[in-house]
Amino acid sequence: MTAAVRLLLADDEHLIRGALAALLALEDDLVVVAEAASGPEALAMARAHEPDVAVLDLQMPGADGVKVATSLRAELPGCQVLIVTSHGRPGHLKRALAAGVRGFVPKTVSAQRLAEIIRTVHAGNRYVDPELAADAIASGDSPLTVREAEVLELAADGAPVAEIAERAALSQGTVRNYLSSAVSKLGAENRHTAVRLARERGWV
Amino acid sequence: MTAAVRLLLADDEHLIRGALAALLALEDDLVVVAEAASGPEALAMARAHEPDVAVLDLQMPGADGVKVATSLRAELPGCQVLIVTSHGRPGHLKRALAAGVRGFVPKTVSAQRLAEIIRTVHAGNRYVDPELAADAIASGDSPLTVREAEVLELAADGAPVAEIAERAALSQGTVRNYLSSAVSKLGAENRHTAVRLARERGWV
DNA sequence: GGTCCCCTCTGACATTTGTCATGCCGAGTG
DNA sequence: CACTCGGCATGACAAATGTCAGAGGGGACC
Repeated sequence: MTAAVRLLLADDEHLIRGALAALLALEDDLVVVAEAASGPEALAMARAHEPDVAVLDLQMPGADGVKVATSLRAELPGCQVLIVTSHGRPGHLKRALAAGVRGFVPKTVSAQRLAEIIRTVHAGNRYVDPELAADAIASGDSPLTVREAEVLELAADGAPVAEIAERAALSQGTVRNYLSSAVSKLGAENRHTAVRLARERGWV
Repeated sequence: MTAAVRLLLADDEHLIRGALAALLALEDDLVVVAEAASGPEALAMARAHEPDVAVLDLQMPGADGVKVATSLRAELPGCQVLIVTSHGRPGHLKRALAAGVRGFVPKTVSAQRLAEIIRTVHAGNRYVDPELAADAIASGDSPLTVREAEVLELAADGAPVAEIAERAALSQGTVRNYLSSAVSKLGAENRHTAVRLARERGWV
């Protein structure tokens, strides 16, 4: 038999991380060599321990799973990345795949399944949860231009047009035009529902 | 030695729930007698198995932890409720305590600590995470009147005043007045940041 | 080179919000 | 009983936002 698969586990919830580590340790071909509670910590741990597979939570303090995955692919090409998440938005999946992530699963899977998927990913194959994949295909690509998305993001926390314009170094009129076109493209009634829709689809 | 503490575990994430069950099972004075993935299911399971302690996730499909706790206190007074959550907002803690919940902890605690806390709660004592408690005290009580909070909630998804007015059976002017006073009470710049602030503090 | 599409801007207009003053009613409190 | 406070409303005004037409510049693609 070959050597056990060396794992890095990153999740900011200690309870989850610990429990997961315990469960995966039951599989005798898997061994957890490092744990992390934040994005930067995950990177540091990966550099130090060079795991075969990194199991990353999508939402973590510091840097999210996708950002960590991007850095990881550059620094440790031999390390495959598997992302685990509670809220699987279509856009996240796309960004993750674009970043070279090999697996993407929701936290609703069982530990058994997760172990299998870790093996799949380690073998060099890819695995994406079928339901999330279906959502991603159904929701399609973002119809927003780069600037529209940018402005929409700045509008996300309820900032007035004047502030958005300043932060984006655009004129107020331009900002309103972008917002207007984004709103109509998304079929929303106003900028705020537009923000919500774009969020749900993972386009911002 | 007394009989083991019988537990109900409710969390919509299978991965977490399973892992948690496995870890708690390692403690020989704790036994998981039932698991649930949603609010209603948790209630049904509790009726069927009459656990000593119910460990509930705060955010679950169907009915959240606090709602389940309320029903549980009415139907099974002997069952103590412990709430576990990823996002500990001050208002949630208050509502939980008002609903008769005996324990409230973030998911950042270790399984060891959780086991201890389960014993504490089972013994009839209360336990609230110190940091969450501090937040709750610091953020104080909601300054909003019932109607202000109601209207603010209806405004939460970006609906225009006309729609809020219709749904609340109020005149548009009244809605705007409520929103205006809520915004000024919260020190926000507009209704949308007000919604965000109220959300963060758990007041909606 | 012509034709799109995106980026950027301006100006004007209608609509929606935010704010304020003011009034009436009912419940609770001194 | 008078007073206060919350709920509800109206009307009016100022400010922010949404919508539209138009216009110049720069890439990309055929």
